[in-house]
Amino acid sequence: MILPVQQLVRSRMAEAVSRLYDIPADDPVLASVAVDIPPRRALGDLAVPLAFELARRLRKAPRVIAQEVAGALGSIDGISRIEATPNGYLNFFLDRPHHLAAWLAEPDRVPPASGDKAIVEHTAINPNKAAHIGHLRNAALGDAFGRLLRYLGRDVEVQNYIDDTGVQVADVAVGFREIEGKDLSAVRHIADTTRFDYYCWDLYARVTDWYEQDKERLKIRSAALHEIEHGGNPTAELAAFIADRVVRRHLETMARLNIRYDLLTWEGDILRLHFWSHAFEFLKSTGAVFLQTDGKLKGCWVMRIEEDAPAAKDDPTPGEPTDAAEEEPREKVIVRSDGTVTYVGKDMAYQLWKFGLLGRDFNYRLFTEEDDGNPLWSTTSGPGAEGDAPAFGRASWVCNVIDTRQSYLQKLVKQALAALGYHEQAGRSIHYSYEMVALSHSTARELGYDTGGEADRPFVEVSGRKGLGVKADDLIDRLTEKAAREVGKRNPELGPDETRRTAETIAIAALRYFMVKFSRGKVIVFDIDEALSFEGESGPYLQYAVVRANNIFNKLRDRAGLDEAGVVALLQSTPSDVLVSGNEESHDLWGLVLEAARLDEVVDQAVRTLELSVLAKYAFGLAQAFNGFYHRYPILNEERADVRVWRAAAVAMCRNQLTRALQLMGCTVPARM
RNA sequence: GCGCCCGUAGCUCAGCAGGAUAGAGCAUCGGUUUCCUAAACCGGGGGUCGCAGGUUCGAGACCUGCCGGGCGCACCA
Repeated sequence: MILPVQQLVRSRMAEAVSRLYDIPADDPVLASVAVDIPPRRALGDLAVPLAFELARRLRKAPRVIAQEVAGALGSIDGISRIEATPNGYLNFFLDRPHHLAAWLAEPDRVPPASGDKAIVEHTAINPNKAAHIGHLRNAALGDAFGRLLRYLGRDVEVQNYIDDTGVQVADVAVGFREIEGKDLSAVRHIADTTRFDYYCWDLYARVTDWYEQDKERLKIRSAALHEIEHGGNPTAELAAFIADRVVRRHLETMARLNIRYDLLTWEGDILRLHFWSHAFEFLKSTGAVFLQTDGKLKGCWVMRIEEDAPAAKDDPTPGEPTDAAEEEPREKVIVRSDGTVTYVGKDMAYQLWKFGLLGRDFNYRLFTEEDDGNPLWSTTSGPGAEGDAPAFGRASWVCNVIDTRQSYLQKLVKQALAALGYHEQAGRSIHYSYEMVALSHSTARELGYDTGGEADRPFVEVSGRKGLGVKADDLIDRLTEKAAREVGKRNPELGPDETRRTAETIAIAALRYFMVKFSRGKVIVFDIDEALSFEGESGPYLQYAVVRANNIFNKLRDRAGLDEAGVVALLQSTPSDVLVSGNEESHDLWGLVLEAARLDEVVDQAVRTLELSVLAKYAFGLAQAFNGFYHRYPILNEERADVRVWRAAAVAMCRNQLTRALQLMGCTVPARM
């Protein structure tokens, strides 16, 4: 939509300025020409403040430069007028009827480009307990990010990493075995007859407590971890069972939120297929990882942590020893003294595989056939489905959605790539980091947690280990119940199934919008009442705007036999005075269309900055603009036929773009609400 | 101690790659339904953009320092 227009203006500006003032085209000032949007439509549709930047260099007033450039630009396709403002902006006015018609005719999506694949890894919940709101933020961001990349025409592979051989799964296995005295068949019975992830949630908290009571018991954990890593024993089988069943529950939870994956990557397969030992050899041979023979890490294979070069290095104070020289170099354990591998080690091997640098591949099996008909594949170390599986891995760009508390580990993974000489891939390893979700005191109390001990803290941190948190399914259930009550109130004629389906759609939008509307660097202090709100800046607000817009078209079809294509066909022959006259009404109408056209620009920005909240805010602003328009300008009841057609076209723009924006956030629009 | 993040209205947050008059939601006060769904709309009140310097034609945004808060610096992930 608007992006190509901006790019055209950008390049024509650069060209004109280059010619006019003899500035080379690759000069920084021309390489990235800023294109803004003027505050009011009467001022124009695109604004370029380039004259300000050139003023000093050319020793000319911005106003003069703007005028000269305007004269040199000539005519530009789709631009009806170019105006230099008295203060020095260069404002561009778009050909309104032309663009509105063209945008409505544009296909839904950019055709998928061939070539470079991006891998997005997200969710990655330890498969030993139910998913909670913290995981929801990860999955909501990761899933939406993948959708945005696809919208921009990128080839995307979404992976969910399953840490089935880590401490957390081991803990629950120990809990079943030691605290509950249960073997695999007994646990299987529990899994078949309970909400298993909830059961494990409680058990995990009990195990944590059980370790606290007697630290000696940590030796049991260590032994279990060993058994799991080696395999072929009852504890490993139990752990594998727990992980498999809990993962299936996570997938169900995520499916409720329209979140799906292409591939599940199991950490156990990384071990069994010797990915780790392979990567380990690489890392040892370069010296990046070495055996520590001294100090408290004696017997561990460690990696030295590169500190960021201190800025003061250029200007060392003479005669004073730097602190760095006195400090012990920091080291991170990759292989523990008991011989087991830490998570980072396995993640390094995984990262190498993602880029196709490991020289080995997984086997693949079909994990489930999902509701939408798309297969979900899984890695396996057993026999794979030869030839049937798509080509996984070998990406040119890797994005790991992991919360900011793991920045340090992600840095190490990147550092490992660089240490092996893969600097380019290290540069294309993106850590999509975001802040944690915590609980407000009132919500924590409502859940029955005593927060007295941390009354002075601004929030209560979620802890799976302590069983402290809001479970994802509980939250979705509550949202759905509330939405169902509201739907029932407003649409009593709807049957129970339809009411339920509508309520679920609304609940999902409420939740997913809530998870992306905050910028990623901000801690979300989760408050249940705030999350349950369907008014104001919320997902349902967006849906409601689209429902209204769709309704206009439903009625237009019923009353006048006119659908969107019919409206578009009429545009050519309809006088466009209402759109171009320059009065307030024309600016309101066009302003709405122009705002709706900005989706691609916003998506581009969101991807560039890894900041999805800009999409959420944009969609909300567009819905607000639509609602304002809706109240002010009637469509169905408008008597002037030409005005009715152009207004309907604007409504079509809005609902199409808002529907797409919601889709990008994983939300759909109900028929009514 | 070191590193990263945050500080804008009573509360929760936007403010894009410096640009035109600092915005939104909630809360609060007042108004709008014989009219396309009031989950909506319109209006009022509410701001030393943490503090101090600096860069710039122009700073909420960039730089430096300070203050306040959070997170990380595990043989957990």
